[in-house]
Amino acid sequence: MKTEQKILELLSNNGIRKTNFRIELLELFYKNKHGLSHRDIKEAIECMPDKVTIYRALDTFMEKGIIHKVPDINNVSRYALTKHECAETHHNHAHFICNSCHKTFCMDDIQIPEIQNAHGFKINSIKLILEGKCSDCSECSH
Amino acid sequence: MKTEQKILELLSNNGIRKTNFRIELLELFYKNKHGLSHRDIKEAIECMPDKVTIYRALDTFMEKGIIHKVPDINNVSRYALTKHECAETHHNHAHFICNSCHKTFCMDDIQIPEIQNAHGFKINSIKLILEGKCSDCSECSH
DNA sequence: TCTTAAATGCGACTATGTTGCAAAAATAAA
DNA sequence: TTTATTTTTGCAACATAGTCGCATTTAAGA
Ligand SMILES: [Mn+2]
Ligand SMILES: [Mn+2]
Ligand SMILES: [Zn+2]
Ligand SMILES: [Zn+2]
Repeated sequence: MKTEQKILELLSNNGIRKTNFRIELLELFYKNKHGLSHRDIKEAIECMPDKVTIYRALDTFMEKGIIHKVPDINNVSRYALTKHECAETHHNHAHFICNSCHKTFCMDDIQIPEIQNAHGFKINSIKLILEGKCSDCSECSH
Repeated sequence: MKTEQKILELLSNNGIRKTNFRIELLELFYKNKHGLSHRDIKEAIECMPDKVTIYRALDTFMEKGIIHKVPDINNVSRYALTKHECAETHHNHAHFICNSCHKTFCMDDIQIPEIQNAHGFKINSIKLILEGKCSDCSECSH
């Protein structure tokens, strides 16, 4: 299915109105393989929405599970498309942060380890964050 | 050895001057079992330092390895004492975040899993973050 | 076309964090 | 003890991230 079509369905299925901005925002998420910050979005979106509009779209997409938070080095919120189109239960996955370009990637195929309760702490979920160099930054030596 | 004594040695060994504020800040870190944010510190410290003074002390302690960053739910910087007094190499360890009180704890005894390189990503370090309920928050039901 | 609920823009606001510079305090040297 | 050097501190100004209320606009349904 074409991306454009998928985006319109995604908005329909979640009862979100098809405004130019929200369509363009989803296109941006589909185009990028890494997590996007508010600033990334502000700089990339053509129709120049107010910053509040961006924050509110991100909130809405989060609530509907269309996007999810990804970790970031500098304490900034980043988001990426939630890929599990079929899964009802949230598919927990690892994330990779490149120490060179600071991009964050979802690693859907890496196994999250099981940890048993420790010292009175009741563990509900586990986050695994890998750091290193992404493929783009590995190519150039030194 | 008494905490007071340990603090003075810690400052001496790292060439940091023994000001009232920095001593009090280290006392605060010794007293707390969980990570502290700038705001936590501002509210707890008696001698009411300027916010910049706090940020700079944290920077200095970080550089010397006296404290380290711990994760936080709301993208705020949090810090905790680095415990490995003997170890030269940085002892990598897991962290636990309580979803109820939002405190972060260092879990020195939990094994960090080994992950092999995946799809061109070169992995240098691994962070493991556990979420759930801490012992304080588990006690009270519901 | 008309209605209504969602989405947007604007202004004001809070919180976190940084930088430059001058004054104060801690340590080392005399 | 006094002096000199280097840290540490406080202040002001700034930068960026994020939130809230309210009036206006717009998408979608009747
Ligand atoms: Mn992800
Ligand atoms: Mn820790
Ligand atoms: Zn990279
Ligand atoms: Zn708790």
